[in-house]
Amino acid sequence: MSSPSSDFLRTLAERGYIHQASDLEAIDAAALVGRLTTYVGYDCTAPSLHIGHLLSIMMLHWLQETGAGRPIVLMGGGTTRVGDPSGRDETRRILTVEQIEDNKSSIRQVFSRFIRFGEAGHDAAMADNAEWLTKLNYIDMLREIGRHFSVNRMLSMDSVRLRLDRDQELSFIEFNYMVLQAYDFVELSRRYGCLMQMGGSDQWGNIVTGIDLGRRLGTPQLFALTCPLMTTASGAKMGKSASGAVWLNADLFAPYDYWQFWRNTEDADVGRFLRMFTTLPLAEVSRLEALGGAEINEAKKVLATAATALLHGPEAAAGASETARKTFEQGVTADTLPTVEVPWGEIEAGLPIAPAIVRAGLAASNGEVVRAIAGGAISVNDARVTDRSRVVGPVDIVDGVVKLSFGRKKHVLLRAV
RNA sequence: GGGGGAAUGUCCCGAGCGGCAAAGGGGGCGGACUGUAAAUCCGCUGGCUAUGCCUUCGUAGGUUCGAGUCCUACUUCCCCCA
Repeated sequence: MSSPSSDFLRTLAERGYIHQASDLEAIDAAALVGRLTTYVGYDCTAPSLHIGHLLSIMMLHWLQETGAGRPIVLMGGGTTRVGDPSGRDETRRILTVEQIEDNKSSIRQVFSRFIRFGEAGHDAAMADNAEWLTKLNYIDMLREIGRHFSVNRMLSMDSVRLRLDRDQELSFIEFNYMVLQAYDFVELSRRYGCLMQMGGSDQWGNIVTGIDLGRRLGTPQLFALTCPLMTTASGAKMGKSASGAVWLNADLFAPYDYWQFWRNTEDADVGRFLRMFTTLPLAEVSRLEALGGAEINEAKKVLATAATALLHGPEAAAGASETARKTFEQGVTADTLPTVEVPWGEIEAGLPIAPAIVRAGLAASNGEVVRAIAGGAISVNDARVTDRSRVVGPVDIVDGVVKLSFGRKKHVLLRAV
């Protein structure tokens, strides 16, 4: 299509969120009149979402921000009990209902950072498909929904074919996932007048199946919009860091670490990430992106602070930024670094370096510390440790704390109490 | 139902004549170089109360001074025939 006339689609296009869409012109028209109620579903497989989910959350943010329609966050309390085979080449482990409920309540929190919930106008709504899926009766469901599904068609879906082609197990329960997700779309259309479903590119098949089911069950025409799968410029999947996934919940991944994650973006990704993961004006993004050589570091700091502010709030972002400035640019010990408390008695008696590092959460075992020392990775108060029998004692305490470092980027303060 | 093959370091892939804490990749981490980047080079990538001890090769037994390796049963997966 020619350039979109709605703010929503134009913003999404300019910022690089659009991978595939079912009918851009119709979507554009609905957005223009503010009727584009849209949902994104999130499964409750972990206690927190991670940055892989951020793109779709940002799309909901822009949907609301541009007045295109009402965002609906759908918690997969029901579908998680089944397990989505998309993008998986192994059967998902089946979670207990309790785990799912715990995860659900833990995941919910982050959304209010990005979208405004409430009852008015374009205020967002949160739904949970457990509400209707758990009430389905098998026979009724087969008669009313199942008859609209062609197994021939289902077998041709990417998520299924991948497993079949590789002769990998696909259990019947997983095979049903797309049916449930399709039904969700219809249900949300009926309950909220939802017109569109967004998600990652791997969701395309499931979304389109929902559109199809809607047509057969007489909903208004439904639409699909997907965002690209996030990778770094060097081709690696995004979302992994030193300590595993980059979680959105602060208790699993500290704001400081989150800031650092963005700060360490590859040069080639800076512009793209600024567009997708911050709300900075595009003119500003272009300017930052044009910075060359070492200057691009300024752009990375802006990216880190803006992205962190979106998720954890401006204060946490400023704090992380300041801690980083002190730690890296001044080499000063910032008291806002992650801190672990240790009884004074242990320090007084002398705490061997290996257990101290483990206690600080910087390594998983004494053996790892011993190897790290051999590799020159461990420092106490910025002085490299070369002797594995080094002991952290009272002489190391400066202003009540000892600064322990694993590599140049991971620092923890041990505070004597 | 019959026949054949496979399961290896809990991140993944993968080699492994009866002496194995187990080759080689990838990934990850660390060091050097830089700009807290990329690329490149180097090191590390079971645990411990550590010149030794313990736990690891699908599960359970067995043979052996000694088993990832041989035998038996079981589990799961793949292929061929019906």
